[in-house]
Amino acid sequence: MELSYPPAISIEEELAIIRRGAEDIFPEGELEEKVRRARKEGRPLRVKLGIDPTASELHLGHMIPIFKLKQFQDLGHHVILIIGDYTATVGDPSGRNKARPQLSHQQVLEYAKHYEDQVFRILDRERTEVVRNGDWFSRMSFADVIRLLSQMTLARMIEREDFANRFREQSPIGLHELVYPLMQGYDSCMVRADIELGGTDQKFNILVGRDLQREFGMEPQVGVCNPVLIGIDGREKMSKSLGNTIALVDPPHEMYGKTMSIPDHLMWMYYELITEVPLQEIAQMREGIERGDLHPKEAKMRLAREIVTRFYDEQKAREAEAHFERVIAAGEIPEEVPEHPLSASSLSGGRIWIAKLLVDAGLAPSTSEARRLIAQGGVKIDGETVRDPSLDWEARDGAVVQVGKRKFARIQLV
RNA sequence: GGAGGGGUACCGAAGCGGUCAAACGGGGCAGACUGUAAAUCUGUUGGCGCGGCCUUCGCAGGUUCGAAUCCUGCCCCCUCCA
Repeated sequence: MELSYPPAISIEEELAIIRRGAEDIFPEGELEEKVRRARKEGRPLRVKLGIDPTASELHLGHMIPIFKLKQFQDLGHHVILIIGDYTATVGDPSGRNKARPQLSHQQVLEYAKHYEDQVFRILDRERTEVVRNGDWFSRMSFADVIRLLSQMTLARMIEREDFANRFREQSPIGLHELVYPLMQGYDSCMVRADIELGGTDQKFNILVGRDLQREFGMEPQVGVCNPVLIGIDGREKMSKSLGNTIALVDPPHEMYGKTMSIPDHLMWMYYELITEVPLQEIAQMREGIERGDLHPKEAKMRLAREIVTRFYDEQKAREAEAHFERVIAAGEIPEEVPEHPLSASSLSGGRIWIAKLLVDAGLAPSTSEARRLIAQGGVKIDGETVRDPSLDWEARDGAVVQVGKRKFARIQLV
């Protein structure tokens, strides 16, 4: 369906939605001006988000600007998703402390497919313009590239904090990395963006876009930057390599559980950036906790429900919550436990070495690790703690082996 | 092209002929306490049916009874000069 613009809300309300969770908007004044003009002319803004398909596994952090794009979409603006099939092969140096490995174009296209699948769990596919920047970059001649490069100076480039850091820390900086911001800026020109979204780490690149647009005789875009999402460890930015993510492929109970494990202080960032709970309500919860008449756990449970609902549905969220209360809060065995088939041939005298069993069932990465877990009291069979790392366990059909608080396997004799 | 510094386990960082599977810190994991929060405390953190054995200190050789440590070649990173 086609939404008309402007929406039936005041400009103040519209701006409030745009500003939600935005850490940096630049130049602030131009945003309002653009929105005002758009409303007056009944012409929606062109809002651009470029994504580089460089990750095999997407997580909530990747979705933050997508949520923002969704808000623009719901307001009736024209949203443009640029699949950076070319920029991805270069690698965005923003915020990184080392060079990104370059990907093959083929690899990128595979990731792009996956990316789109995930993104359209949130965005309305019908109303999203999707383009690839290879469409224009693949056609540029070397002379075109030189012309583009001449728009930037080295001094300006190495002012950037991340480059400066890498320079100081004696970490390599590839020349191709210096080209990246220009490519991103060029994208803005090609789609005639009024607004570009991105994390705060994109600020420099977005500003380069403004410069290039001016060169091309266009009105410069406005940058709307969201903060970089902090991972579930509450310390560093969410990233797969740090293992602090909530992945989009995580099943509902996993998403729920991971959300429950975030530090309390992080709740508010998640509420604001990931959910659509009104800011006012969020503030009320916050006050409630400070006054002591709302338990932080309650607020976090709601957050977990909101997040699961956003990626799955309410039903799945309720199930995840039930699972959580049963397994984690009450310490019981979950309803559904992955089965681990145990064939007679892997037994001797009806027994199997416990460490071997843990490895086979995927509960421990090695027998050495399994021994450690046992020695430290982290392994249970049917609720009984196993103490002896060299135990030859007498296999029982239906027995539940547990490692730590949340890893289970049900033995199935076959 | 010249001079110099450097590559150690998940990360940072000691070690510079045996006592080194490698100090220390961070992170991770497990346990206690809890609300799968924070803070704190304890243990652990290459593999192997494990009081022992095997493979690790950029890569490949060599010296030695013995090498992360010494020598040679190679690869990679950084700084300064050009």
